Amino acid sequence: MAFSDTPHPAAGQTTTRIVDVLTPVALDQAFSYVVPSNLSLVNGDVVRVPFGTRETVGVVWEIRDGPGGNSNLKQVKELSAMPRLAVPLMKFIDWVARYTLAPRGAVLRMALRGPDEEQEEAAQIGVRLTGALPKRLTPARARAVAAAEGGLLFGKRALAHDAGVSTSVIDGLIDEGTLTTELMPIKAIVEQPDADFAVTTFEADQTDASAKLAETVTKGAFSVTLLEGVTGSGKTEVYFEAVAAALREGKQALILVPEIALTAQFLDRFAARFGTKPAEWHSGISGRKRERIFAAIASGDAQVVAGARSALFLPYAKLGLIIVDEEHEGAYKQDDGAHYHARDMAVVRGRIEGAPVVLASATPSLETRVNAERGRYHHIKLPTRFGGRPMPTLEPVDMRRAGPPHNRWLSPRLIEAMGQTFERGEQALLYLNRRGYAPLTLCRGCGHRFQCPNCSTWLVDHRFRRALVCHHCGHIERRPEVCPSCGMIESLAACGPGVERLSEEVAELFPKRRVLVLSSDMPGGTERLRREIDAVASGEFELVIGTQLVAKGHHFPLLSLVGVVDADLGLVSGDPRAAERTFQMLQQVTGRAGRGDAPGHALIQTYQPEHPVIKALLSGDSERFYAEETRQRSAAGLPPFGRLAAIIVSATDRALAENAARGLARIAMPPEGVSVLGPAEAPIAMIRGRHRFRLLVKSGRDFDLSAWLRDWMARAPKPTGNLKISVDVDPYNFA
DNA sequence: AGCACGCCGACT
DNA sequence: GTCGGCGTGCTC
Repeated sequence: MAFSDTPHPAAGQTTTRIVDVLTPVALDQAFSYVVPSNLSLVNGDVVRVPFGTRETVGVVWEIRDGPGGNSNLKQVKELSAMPRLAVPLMKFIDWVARYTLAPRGAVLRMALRGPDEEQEEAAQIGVRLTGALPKRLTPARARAVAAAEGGLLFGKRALAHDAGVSTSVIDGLIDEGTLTTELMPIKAIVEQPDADFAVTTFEADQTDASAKLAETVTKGAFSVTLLEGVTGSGKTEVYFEAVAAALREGKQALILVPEIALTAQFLDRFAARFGTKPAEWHSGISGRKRERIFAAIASGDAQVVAGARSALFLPYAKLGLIIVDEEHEGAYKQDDGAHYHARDMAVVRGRIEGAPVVLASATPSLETRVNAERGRYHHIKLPTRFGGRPMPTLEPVDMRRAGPPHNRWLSPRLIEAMGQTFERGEQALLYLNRRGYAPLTLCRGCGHRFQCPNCSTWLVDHRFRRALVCHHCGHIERRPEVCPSCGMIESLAACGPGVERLSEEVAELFPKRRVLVLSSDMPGGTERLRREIDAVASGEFELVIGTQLVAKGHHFPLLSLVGVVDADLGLVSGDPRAAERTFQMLQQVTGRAGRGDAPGHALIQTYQPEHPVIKALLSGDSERFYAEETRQRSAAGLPPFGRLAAIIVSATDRALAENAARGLARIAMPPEGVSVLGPAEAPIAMIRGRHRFRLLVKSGRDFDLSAWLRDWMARAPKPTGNLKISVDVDPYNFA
């Protein structure tokens, strides 16, 4: 009996195959099922299994032998039509789940969420003439027969439409034997990009860089390369050469972009190089299209995928390259539900798949820079603009001395420059990272300030919507006539500018000019936004007033002047990345100017021209800025010189969440070198009806924070009621 | 994450 | 008297 500690069935006794199946639900646990004798399964197979009262898909995570005979396990129902998950993808799912402390099922869900539901392939039926004529040839039938001439296969609906008859006429002809039915061949959802379609002519820098990138792809091993290229340096075209190399190797390439950057412009640039657009993947792709692209990615037919962060979890058949465009973008951080940073997970997937990763940016994040300096990443620089175009000239406007009059926001110097730009027939851009009309409303009588009842923020005046809005939780209320605190009439004053208020000022100054306000809260959603961005590029507007989103990789060839309305905005906040972000944002937005034929100019309105961020921007010395920022982060033990995590405590009841957060902070008992900061340190917010408080956890760089948190979460008291506790490893957004 | 069970409020 | 709100607990 003591010979073996593994249960081994006695001779003659039957054994059964048992599989551990991971289901795409928010559970970490896999469930065991008996495999029916007519099924032969391997790891990664997608199966249908009974699950509670319902049935669900799941993935075979492990196979083992179990004792035969009756067991209390349920049986696998059948093999699903979905493609099998490759081992590297399964490893990736396990890794991400472990690192982010998400249940494995929740991560699996992201990898299976291609098909909306596992609906049967709704095969399209085609019809073809048999030669036999119907007994009664009515006029409608005659038209249909004429339209079907040529012996080709026609879609039922298409034929009915061509002949000007209804589909019932076609059905009648099928019954008569005049038409036979066949399955329509499924039209390809993606076309094959051609690596040699239109080879770009490069200058020396670009040629070297693209050759180096292509080489990493040809080697076919994991590596990470930071591709740093100033705006207009041809960065995109350079990494396209890595994509071309992947195509030549017969491998797939994934280009991750921040969602908003997936514009017609980007796709057109790709098509100009490769002859066709890449497969597109983001939340807006739905239904049957989503399903088919998913299948094409799994089969390898889709050779290049351009997608938002969710594209990272797709089942690529032969992934040979991952590009993360605009790698510094905060939008790569997913915050709802699963908490992960797509850039970092891209590096992990590359490592597991044995594929090279390219991180591209004009303003790389400090994390990535440090990795490059430490030699963990290769570093390729494109220091000059393509075609010898000069960088825009930067000019500060000291608002203390040369600012506008009270309740005006544009300095005389900026107004003058705008006028000159319009005279020359060029475009100007005003950048102000503030949605709405005014960020704060107060009572001149008693000083009352309108604050969100749920969050630690002021309510923003939105004149277009005639309301006061919380930008955090969406709380909205009417702007009252009288002060709710002291009852004074007409005493409420809007403080500070938002893009709406700027457009009012501009309308007075330049009543004839065509102005577009671009902000993420404008009605019409992403689709309209993309159209408007394309309209700007084609010159339909003379002035664009915009928030952050105008700073992101769009190419506006007629834009020659950028006015930064308030460069100091964003320098004060509790965000440890505030300085870095402001610097990057200002570099990106001023870099928009002068990428066409006109030379670019940027005016920087600031009240603190001596601030290190502003000085570094004006001098163009980003190396010095980053060196100083790196030193400060290092001294403070902040990422990447230390690790951060957030424990998020949420409940629909505010007091419940707050008390729980305090309680957890008290019992935290962190080991040496780890500190837990209480809920008072972080701003509170309400998200989707739940009040959330955060505990910040700090540790040294080499500490396994995920492991400690897992252990800690396991020991922490189980949340009761509607209280929820989740963890955000490597939090990014501190607003 | 679903889905059922279960225990309290306002309607045909 | 039922319909239905969402709290709680379970899924091999």
